[in-house]
Amino acid sequence: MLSRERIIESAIELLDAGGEGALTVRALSERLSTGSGAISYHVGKRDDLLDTVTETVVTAALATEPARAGAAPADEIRVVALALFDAIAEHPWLATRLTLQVIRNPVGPVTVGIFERIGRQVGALGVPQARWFDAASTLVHYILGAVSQNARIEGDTSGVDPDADRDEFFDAASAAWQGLNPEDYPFMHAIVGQMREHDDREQFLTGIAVVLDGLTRLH
Amino acid sequence: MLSRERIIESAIELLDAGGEGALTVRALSERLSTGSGAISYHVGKRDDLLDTVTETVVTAALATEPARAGAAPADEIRVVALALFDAIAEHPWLATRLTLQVIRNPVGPVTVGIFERIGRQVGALGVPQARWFDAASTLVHYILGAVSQNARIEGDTSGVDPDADRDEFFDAASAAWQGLNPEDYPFMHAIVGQMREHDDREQFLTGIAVVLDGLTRLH
DNA sequence: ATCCAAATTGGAACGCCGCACCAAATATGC
DNA sequence: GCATATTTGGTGCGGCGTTCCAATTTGGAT
Repeated sequence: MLSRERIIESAIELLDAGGEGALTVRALSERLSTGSGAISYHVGKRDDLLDTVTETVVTAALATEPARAGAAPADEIRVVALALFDAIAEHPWLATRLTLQVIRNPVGPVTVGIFERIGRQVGALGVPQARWFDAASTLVHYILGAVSQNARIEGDTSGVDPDADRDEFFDAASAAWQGLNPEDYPFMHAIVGQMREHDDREQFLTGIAVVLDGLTRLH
Repeated sequence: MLSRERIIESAIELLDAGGEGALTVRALSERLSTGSGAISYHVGKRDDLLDTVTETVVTAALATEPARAGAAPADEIRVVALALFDAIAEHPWLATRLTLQVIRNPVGPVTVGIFERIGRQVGALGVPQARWFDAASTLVHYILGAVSQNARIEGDTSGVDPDADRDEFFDAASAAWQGLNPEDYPFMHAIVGQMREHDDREQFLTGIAVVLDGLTRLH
């Protein structure tokens, strides 16, 4: 029996395995041993399916339990932010799709869900009500920007240690930075060491702390 | 005479007119009255062309004169940020392509150019050197996140006032927010008024001020 | 149990697309 | 003026998303 849920599930598997290009109607048809007509009957066009799938993954990520009651608002914001960070680490194709969703559909559950969940905290953060929209926007802009830009693109990861992949990636990048002309790129040379040693997740948390710190001073 | 520059120029026109989907090898061929072979000879595959075009636009945006010598580092950062903001306003297809470029090619002129230009200022901002990479990353994450999420997607804008489009867009969005269940979405209801009155560009500058403020306190 | 309308299925056909390939045309160095 | 390299325009192939449709299955009313 075919169902919307089974199609979405398979679509996510295809996307995780091979990126956005790997999600084709034909690949889906074969995997579910059915025809293209049946698929479009349940989930509409390919682009609709991508939106649906994005919504499913983001909603699941946001469904993680909130920080314990009575926690600082900053903690709850960190919980949401890290949930999105991890979701994108697991599903790199979200990087572009999430931005697209926010741009095209500010009314959809994805945009609204993230905004509501984060926005609720800004009052407790000490931001005056007249600035709530600015504050929430700044947080969402930073969080989505950071998680998207931290996504790592898929190589052929069959049987390869993903950590080795990551190290190799950063080594290559820092080597290239090292090779830049120091006169034209003094800053890149100054930080190439930090680049090799840094931890994405930790840096992400630092960034959130910076934004939160700035927000408490918003008047 | 065909040339790399002419192809890039036409590609940008097609992208601006119809979004990423409108850039096809066939459309380019017809517009330049040539064949697909000649095009791929000069600019490689379609994906390469998109990267090249992104690089061209971003480089041009970054080539804007820096803030006057002796200006505060915050001013120079604002100049760069607004240049990117305007570039994306003029070329909405950059929203996803820019993220892609940063993810896939941390070594390319786009990523490095933005990073270097912004990074140089963080020292003068009072950030200790050990934190330069964190500080620059936070700024870049916020700036690219904000400009991407502020991009407006193309409708059929032939002969339509873009400002009317924008108002219509925000009216529709705020109307939809208004329609949400107030018990489930108290925050969205609280800010729907601010949403209607806000100015993207001003809000963007507020966000930058917030981040800069937080950065000066990084120790 | 029977029947019928609605829901669901699988696949064929169509018009796109990017790209590899190539023979002709043109430019370039000698 | 010739030989070589560059540049051009076009064709053909495989793959894609979508639409359409005939066949099948389902579910409720009788």
